[in-house]
This record gives sequence, C-alpha cells and structure tokens, in this order.
Amino acid sequence: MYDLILKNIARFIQLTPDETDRFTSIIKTRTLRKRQYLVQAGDVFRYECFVNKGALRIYHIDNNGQERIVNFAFEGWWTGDMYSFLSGQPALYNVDALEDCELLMIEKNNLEQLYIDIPKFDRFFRILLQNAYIAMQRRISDGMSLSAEQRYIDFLNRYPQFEQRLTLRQIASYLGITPESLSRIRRQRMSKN
Amino acid sequence: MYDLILKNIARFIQLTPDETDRFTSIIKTRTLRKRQYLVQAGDVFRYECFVNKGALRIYHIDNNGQERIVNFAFEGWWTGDMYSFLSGQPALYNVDALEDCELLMIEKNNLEQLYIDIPKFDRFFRILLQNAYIAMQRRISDGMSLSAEQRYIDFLNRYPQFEQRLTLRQIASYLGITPESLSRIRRQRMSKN
DNA sequence: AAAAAACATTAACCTATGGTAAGGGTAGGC
DNA sequence: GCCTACCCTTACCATAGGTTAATGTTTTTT
Repeated sequence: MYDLILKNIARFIQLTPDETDRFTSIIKTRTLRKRQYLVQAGDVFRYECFVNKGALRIYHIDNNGQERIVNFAFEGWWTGDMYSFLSGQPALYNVDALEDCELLMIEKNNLEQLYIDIPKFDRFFRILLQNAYIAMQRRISDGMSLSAEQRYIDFLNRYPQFEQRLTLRQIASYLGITPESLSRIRRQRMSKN
Repeated sequence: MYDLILKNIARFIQLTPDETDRFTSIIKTRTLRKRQYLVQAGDVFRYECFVNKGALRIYHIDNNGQERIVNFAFEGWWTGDMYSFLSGQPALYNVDALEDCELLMIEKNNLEQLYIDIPKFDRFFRILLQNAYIAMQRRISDGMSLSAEQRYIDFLNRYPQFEQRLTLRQIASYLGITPESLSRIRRQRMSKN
C-alpha cells in the first residue's frame, strides 16, 4: 500500500523505521471513481495528496466557460490545491479523476505537526517544490516561445507514456489550444510524414 | 545591510541571535551595474541570491533569437537559476541587472550545511517555494486563458509600483507579446478612456 | 557634443489559431 | 440493445497578434 509513496520520499530523505511508522500513521486513503471530484474550486481543501494509482487533472474554468487544464497528476505525483492548503481560503482550481484513482492524503494539521516532529519533511517538500519550480518555469517559457505544434511535440517527447491515457481534448486543454486546433495539427503532421 | 533579508526570513521562521549570526556569516555581497550579467545560460551557477537593492530579469533566448523574460526580481525577491543550483548543470536562463543592484548571495555548499545545522531553513525555503508555486501556477493558467490586453491589465494591477521601472519592451517580453503589440494595446486603451 | 545604438510608435499586411457548424464514431446509462 | 451525450474530424470564416518597415525619440558611447 505504502510502497510507492515511501519510495517517492526515499528519493530525497531517509527515514528510520519509527519515522516511517509515524508518517504512515497520518496517511488517509481515498478512492475516486472516474469523473469524481477531489477538489472543487471554491471549497476549502486541506490535504496534500499523493497519487498511488490512476490519473487526475487540475483545471479551472476561464471567462469563456472553457475548461483549462493546468496540470495532470499520475501515479507517483503529488496534487491538491496549494493555495487553499496554505491559506485556508477557497480553492482556485478543480481537481478530478480521469481514471479510477487511489490516493494517499495528508491533512494539513497532521502535516504541520509532522514538520515540527520530523524536520526532514520540511526538507522533503522543499526539494519536491524546487523540482516543481523548475518544471513550471519551463512551462511558462515554452508557452511564450513555442508554437502550438512545437508544444505538442514537446509534450509527446516528455510524456510518451501518458499520451494514450489522455483524450485529444485533454491534451489540447493542457497545451492551451482548442481540440479543433490539435486535430488540425495532428492531420498536418500525418501528411508531412 | 542585512535588515531586508532578515525581515524577509522572519516572515516564516524565527531565528535566535546565534542562528542569525551563523546565517549572516555565509552571506556574500555583490554589486552589479546595470546590464551586468549575474548568470549566463550555459554557465554553472551555484548561488541563491536575494535582491537587496535594484532589479533584475530572468530570461532566455528563443529559437527566433527573441529575448523572453520569464520573470523579474526586485528588492526583497530571491533569484538565481534553480536548475543549475540544484543539478550542478549549466544554467537554463540568463539573469542580468535592469538597474544597479546589490545582492546577498549564498553559495550552495554553505546553504546545504546550513540546512543540516539549522533545519528551520529547510522550512523557510519550503514556504518560499510554496508561494512561488502558487504564483507560477497562476501565470500558467493566465497565459492560457487571457488575451494579451487582459494579461497587461492584470500586470498593471499586480505590480503598479514596478511599471515605471520597466520599459515597454521588457513588459511586452514578460507578457509574451511583441513590443509592437503592447504599443497597440496601449493606444487602444487610451482611445477607449 | 556628436555619433551610434536602442527604444517607442504607427501602419499595412500576414498567419496561426479561435469560433462555429455539421457529420460520423464511440461509450456509458437505462 | 438502444439512446443520449460526448468525442473527433473537417471546413469555412474571423481575429488577435506577429512581421516588416519607416519615422522620430531617447539613451548610451565615444
């Protein structure tokens, strides 16, 4: 049950058996069925979530009523709504399940006590966030510099294993274009090669 | 000299006098003249930098040779090249001074020893990164959802104090549009109001 | 102070992508 | 097993923003 999350943590910090027990004792598990919400924008959401199985999307609804996927979360990734978690204010984003999911969740108060008792977890999440920072900075500069087609090609190269688990609409939304545009890009690429 | 950085740190953690001394002992100061590089893409850069005075930009050169500003850094902000700092690989971005600057710099080895000696600094940078994460997530979704004009208006609302310190080209580059487009947007806004 | 370089503005034109609509395919609910 | 709803594709037109170029202005260099 906890294999994947413990391996994920062991990438950056080493826990003693006691610390491992302490950590797993605050984990709550939750399953989601496909399409089920984990977070709805506007609700307060006080958990950091580790995806043990399945896939989710983080998205918001823009002024034109379009769903815009800000990110995905697959097995081994962390998700939630950082803003709501940190501030206690209503969540900015929706998070829902693209497939049946199994989540490991840590409640805010429990995590804050964990930070106090085992400061190594401050370190773990610091390193996790540094990596997220690098990835997001690249997404920002790619979004400014690259054409829709180039962003699509980069997406395929970066996440070849996920393409088949996502629909065209989901990929288009993540890339910041319409499904029609992505369909056109695919056709043009077919005829080129 | 250290007032601003100590106040910045005191937002999230409390240091004892000894810890404060320990911290300030590893700070190196550096001044940059306007246009001077702090980091050049391709060089290894092993410092986290706090802007005590002045302003910088983080940018990269895209495939068309255009400078794309990924972010600014004003007094009280942290900057550097997170990728190079973490991995020891060549930096992905250029960072240079938009004004004469005074920087407080922490070398990687010193910071890593500081993390070990005073784990509160793990916590400090964790919280700093969480806030950066929220800001970057918003930039990604704004970049996908909003028109160039809306992004410009949001920029003015969010950073009214910085507009006058930046040129039109710099703001346009940050917004991901050409200077010509921003000039057109400004003119249209003038005639509307 | 002069020369050179970079910046801002405007205009005319171009292109990538969005909007809309329609047809056929596929999957999930009853 | 049918129906409904959603998904993908294609086509045609609309438009925001890019490109190029010309002009005047400001800043930097010498």
